[in-house]
Amino acid sequence: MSVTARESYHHGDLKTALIVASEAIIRAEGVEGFTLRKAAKSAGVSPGAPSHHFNGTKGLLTAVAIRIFKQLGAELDALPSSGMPAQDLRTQALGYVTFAARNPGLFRLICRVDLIDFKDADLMQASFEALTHYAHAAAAYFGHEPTNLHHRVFRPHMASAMATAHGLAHMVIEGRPALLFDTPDPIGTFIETALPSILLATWPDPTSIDP
Amino acid sequence: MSVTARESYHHGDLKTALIVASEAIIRAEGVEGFTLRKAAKSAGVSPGAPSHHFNGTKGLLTAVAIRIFKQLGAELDALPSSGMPAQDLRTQALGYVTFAARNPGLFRLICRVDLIDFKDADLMQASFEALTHYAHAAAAYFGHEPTNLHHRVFRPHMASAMATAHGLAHMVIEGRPALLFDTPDPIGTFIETALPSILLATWPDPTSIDP
DNA sequence: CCATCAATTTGAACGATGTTCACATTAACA
DNA sequence: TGTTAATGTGAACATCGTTCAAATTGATGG
Repeated sequence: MSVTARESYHHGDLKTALIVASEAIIRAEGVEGFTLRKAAKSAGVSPGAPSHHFNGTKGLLTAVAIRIFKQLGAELDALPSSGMPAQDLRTQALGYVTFAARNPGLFRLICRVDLIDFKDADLMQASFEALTHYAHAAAAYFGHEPTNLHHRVFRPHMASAMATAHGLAHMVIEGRPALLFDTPDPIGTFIETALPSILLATWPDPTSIDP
Repeated sequence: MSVTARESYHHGDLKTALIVASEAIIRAEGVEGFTLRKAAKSAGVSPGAPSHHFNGTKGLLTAVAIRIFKQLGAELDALPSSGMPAQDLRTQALGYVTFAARNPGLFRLICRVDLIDFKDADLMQASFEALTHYAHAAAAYFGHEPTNLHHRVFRPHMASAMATAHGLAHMVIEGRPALLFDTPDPIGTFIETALPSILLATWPDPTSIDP
């Protein structure tokens, strides 16, 4: 059950052990099932130990969130590029929503402003970098230069593009598909059948021009 | 401080008093600042009293959520209709996001599936009815018949339209505008200047047809 | 008018949580 | 090898949601 067994008094690398244990707990039981004491016990350590490595529960969860943003960014980066802007943007959005659907607890964590410290510099950078690929795909679709996407005026089309994926992701983890569909397997069929058609309706392929 | 003073042993209408007190607490301190004991104290009652009227904290918060959905629905219903589908849809979306921006705690509540009972029949109906006007506006924009919007296949365009507003609302209460803009008053300027242009870019007016 | 019953409310429990702190242990280093 | 700073312990503490026997009162029927 515990992440790391221990024979000596000191742990060795309790900091990362706590982060790993916390991610596992949130994966299994959701953010609402996470407690600092569970994480400590899972790392084989007393309840007071984490205080020496993190600034309270918020500090630990912030470190976990950084880890999750990097995972999300890696998944989006790994998605194939077809060279066709519309399809690439749809692929990015599909990846974003799929990540949320497959990791609802972790996605909820990175949206819980009350649980993590969004003023943390590392977290801000990780959250920006996670969306770099998505933002570039959106910029390509709308014919914008992809430079200076962050800390600048948020272009209307790109804000709209970000909102679509973010909104769909929240709708999925809030169970809205189950309310709007009559399927026995709401999330699965939503991701595989409904979502692609939604994305196609949102960002259709450019119509060919007759000569 | 307490919502209702009391001279007799029994309260009279503790059930609604608890709902009103809870809404006030969430307005002032957010969902994360809400505790059942605070609500009981605000209603001038002992910590164990709410159990006789609600099925635990989740039951009380579900009742509050129903109240909030009705407020949201009333605000969307009160928005003017211009007869121009594009503008009406933008107006509805602006109203939706504005409600979230002005009532972040309450909007967070109605999205917290872990805190409220989304299988509750009254809550489901309230959540549906709150979005009726928005759904009709989206249906008009996309040329759909507005019948049977609920419990049926969610049309791709309408799902997209719902996702945009929902995603923008979440982005606002998650503080994303503050990360993406350099304004001292992130939410205010976002709602008043950036958001309209985002919505216009999402659902532009139909282009006039030359004769 | 009164007695009985059911509905409410109390207040003290209980277990669990995050955090703190004096103390124990040990790794790192002079 | 001895000293120091880092790391972990375990017992506190306040607060939380929940439960339950006892207390109080409104309502009902004689």
